[in-house]
Amino acid sequence: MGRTGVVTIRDVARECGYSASTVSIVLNGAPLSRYIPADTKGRIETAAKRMGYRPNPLARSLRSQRSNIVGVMVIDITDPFCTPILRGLENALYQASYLSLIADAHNEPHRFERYLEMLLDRRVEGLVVIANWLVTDIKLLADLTECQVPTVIVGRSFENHSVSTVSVDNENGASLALEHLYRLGHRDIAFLRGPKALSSSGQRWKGIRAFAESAGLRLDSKKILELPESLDPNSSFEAGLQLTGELLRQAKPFTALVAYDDMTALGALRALKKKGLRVPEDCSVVGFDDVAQAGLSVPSLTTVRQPMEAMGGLSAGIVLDAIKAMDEKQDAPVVRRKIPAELVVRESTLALK
Amino acid sequence: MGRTGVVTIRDVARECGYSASTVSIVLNGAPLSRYIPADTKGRIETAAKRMGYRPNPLARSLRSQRSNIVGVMVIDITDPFCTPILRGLENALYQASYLSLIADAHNEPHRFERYLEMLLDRRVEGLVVIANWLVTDIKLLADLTECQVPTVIVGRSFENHSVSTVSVDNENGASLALEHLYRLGHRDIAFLRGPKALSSSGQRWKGIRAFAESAGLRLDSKKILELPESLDPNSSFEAGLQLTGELLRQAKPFTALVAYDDMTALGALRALKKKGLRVPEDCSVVGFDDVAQAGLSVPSLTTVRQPMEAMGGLSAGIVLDAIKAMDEKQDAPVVRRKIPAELVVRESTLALK
DNA sequence: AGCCGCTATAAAATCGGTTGACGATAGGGT
DNA sequence: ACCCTATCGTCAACCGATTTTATAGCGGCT
Repeated sequence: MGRTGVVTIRDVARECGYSASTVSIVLNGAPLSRYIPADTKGRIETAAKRMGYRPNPLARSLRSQRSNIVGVMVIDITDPFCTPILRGLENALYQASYLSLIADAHNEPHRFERYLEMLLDRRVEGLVVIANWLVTDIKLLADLTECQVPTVIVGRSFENHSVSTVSVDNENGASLALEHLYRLGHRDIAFLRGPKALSSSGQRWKGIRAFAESAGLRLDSKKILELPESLDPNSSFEAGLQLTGELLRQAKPFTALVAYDDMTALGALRALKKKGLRVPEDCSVVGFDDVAQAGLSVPSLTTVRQPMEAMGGLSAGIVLDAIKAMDEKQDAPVVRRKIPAELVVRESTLALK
Repeated sequence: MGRTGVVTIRDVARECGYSASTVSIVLNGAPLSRYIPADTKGRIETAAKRMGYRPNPLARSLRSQRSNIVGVMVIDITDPFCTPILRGLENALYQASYLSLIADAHNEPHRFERYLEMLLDRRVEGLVVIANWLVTDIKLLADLTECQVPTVIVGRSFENHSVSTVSVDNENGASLALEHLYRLGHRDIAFLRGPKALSSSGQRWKGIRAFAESAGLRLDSKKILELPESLDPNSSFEAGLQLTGELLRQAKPFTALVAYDDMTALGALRALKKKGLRVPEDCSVVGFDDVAQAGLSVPSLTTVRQPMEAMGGLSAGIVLDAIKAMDEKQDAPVVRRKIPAELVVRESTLALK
């Protein structure tokens, strides 16, 4: 398997006494191989195998204008929300024998742009953007639609753009969270909303209001705080910690808290503990996302699960379909998949006594 | 920036009335460009810029036999230990304008091998393996040394192989953990050792014994349990949970617990809580690694920090050096860097009353 | 005999860029 | 007048494949 004396198609050709063209035609099962007799094929194939011939993907791509690569732009790979998506995505692409070229934008628009260029330079056949966060989106997306590469954005929905998206049903998910608490008997509920700039914040809040209305639950605006905008996904832990502290100082009592996401909820857990309150006995907490941490905390977090790995797989399917469509000259439709969220009940919520 | 009518070097040449060779020579500042007058250079450069010319990396790589890519094999990207390393690595490579081609082996040797092939096919100039876990290493490594690509393994040290490695000083780190507890007055200390198959387990244990001996601390073998072997990095949470439960049932009292890693420690935290024990008041806990979770748990975890991002950066430096060395025909030395670990004191440890 | 079609294979063009060898011109030294 | 060198560029080969077109032998048909 050594890469020392790399064997080319010409080496194989010389070895078995045919021309490079014939070897190529045979090994690829090209249309012309119809006319090549079986024993010739056999000779070529065994020679290729014996010599350990592996076609050079660079040369192949150059000629055929097909890289067999899908670009994956991860907005921030240290975000625990991203890795499971990446896993599902990469797995599906691997099955389809596509290589994924992963670029990590570090939450920086400039890096996003430079990596985007690099990916396009490398002639990726498709592009998946794992967008957790990143407020400054619109300008970047313009670039995306302009280039002729099939694109899917996963993890976030965009209303106004003609890009395929895969995202969770935030509205329904948030409803589920609130419904869960309501059924447990909670009526005094505090909320930590997401930052306004994120579209998911609005969607989740809509779900909250929808359920509250349908159940006749009054939302007390004094118990609703909003996370500050920030680029750092890990900042929401800090924010959850701070804002929960603030809620507690206000001395407006509440028996349950709905956090924007799991990180916020984990911050809340710490703030409650610091005040000497027990979770779930004194206060129930629910998060959103079901990142890996959620199951490991003490108490483990009741949360609304985004099926991240599945979402990654779905995105892969959509790009691959789009690539196939482009191959056949027809243009791929814009797909917008909204995945149902699922309530995961763990230890952090309890029925009100 | 559309990829529609991609402009080639010949387009640029035609546009400004020179040959493709000249354009190439000028744009790359090749040795021959010495003789090209400034105004010619100017014309060519402005034409290239105006037309938005971007050289095709595939063609360039094919000709120059240099891909400007470093392969990064991640044993398991969902392991929280891996992502910060990846971050540091990718960042350093990016600065050196190398693209990192990330492959996720999913902890499966077969996948490791297939991806390795793919990376080598793509003519990566160097290879970094982020090895957290993966017991079945030796066979795979054989492949690595055989191919002529400069390789670094980060996250784990190998005694017997001639590959460059970057790893933390496990022995000293574990000593630090035990010393910390000792100074806090703890004498009855339980241990959850790592699985034997991992070399880091042995190293950490050696550090434990070394400190115990130097301090005259007796280790009670009844309070020492060992994690089962497993491929899944997240399994150590479960194991920590189970084994701590076992320790508690034995009713051999202990006031502190040293866990193999943070995940194990988090499992221990849960088990202790379930038994109604408070951390750190009733029992101190220290972990190892300082993964992102460690700071977010309640109580936050005192742990021994591996400077993962820095380790990633270091690995990048080593491969890049090796690549440069190969360029200049001299062969790169094998580097074995052992990075000092650092104790991070948080909430989970407390002085014995 | 001449032509067609089928089989089996090779030659040549192409993808887009890099690079060593060479051509042409002009100026300087002897 | 002759050679040498410094400038300024171009030509053509090459990287390693794929693909279109060409070539040649042969059997059958008219």
